[in-house]
Amino acid sequence: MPRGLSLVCPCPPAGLVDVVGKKWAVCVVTLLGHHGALRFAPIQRSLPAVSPATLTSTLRSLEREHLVARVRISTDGRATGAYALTERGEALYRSLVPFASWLRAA
Amino acid sequence: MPRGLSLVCPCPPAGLVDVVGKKWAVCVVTLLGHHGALRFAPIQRSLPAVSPATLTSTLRSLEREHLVARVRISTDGRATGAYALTERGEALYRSLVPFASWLRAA
DNA sequence: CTACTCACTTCAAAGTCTGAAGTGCTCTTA
DNA sequence: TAAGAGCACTTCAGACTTTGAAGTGAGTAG
Repeated sequence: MPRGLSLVCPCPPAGLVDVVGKKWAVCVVTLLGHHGALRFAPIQRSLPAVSPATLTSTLRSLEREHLVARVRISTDGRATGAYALTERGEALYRSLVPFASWLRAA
Repeated sequence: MPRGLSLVCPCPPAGLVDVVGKKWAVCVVTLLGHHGALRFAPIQRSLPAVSPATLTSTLRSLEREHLVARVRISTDGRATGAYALTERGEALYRSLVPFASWLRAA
């Protein structure tokens, strides 16, 4: 390779590195992709090593990037809704499926 | 959904969360997958936002998990080698290809 | 010889994550 | 209807990670 030359950066745009770079973001998207809309508590139970503070912050980042949105679950009269993937989030989830299988298999 | 029940955890085993959870690990693996073996400096130039300290720490984690290894480049008599994906690292890279395209397209 | 690149290391400051605790609210069950 | 459980967080201190700038010693090109 010629010296001093820079390669193409394979990194996502600034806004996304900070979301996808979050330790649990990929897990949350995978979880919602598998199970559909979920409330806070079930997400928390499925990711035993995440603290509620971190989970809140992860969910807010994902909302800011329009990857997840809050939805109301019809079978439930609660004030706050559940979290579901948006269209954009679904696309991300589909791209993550092979990665998620590798992780589980590894 | 029944209350109080926990879902399957979609998370990788403990050792891997801490590697893949590193902010730049996925970028480094993608970069090495695209370009083959690379030295420290070109990797650093391709990931402009990473500091050398963080890059060193990321590479060490990836080595510890046997995802990258140091190799000697024949065209170069330097003491330290370049970094290349292992077999395991290649498998990870293949699983990351759709994710990487989504990130670039997003 | 001199200047440059390489592959790091060091340091302080900023940011992120953990783990435990606590808050106010909404259900369910007796 | 009152007690208790679960929900969706928030707060806090301490630990860990990343940044950004600077510096180091060894190798290489002119």
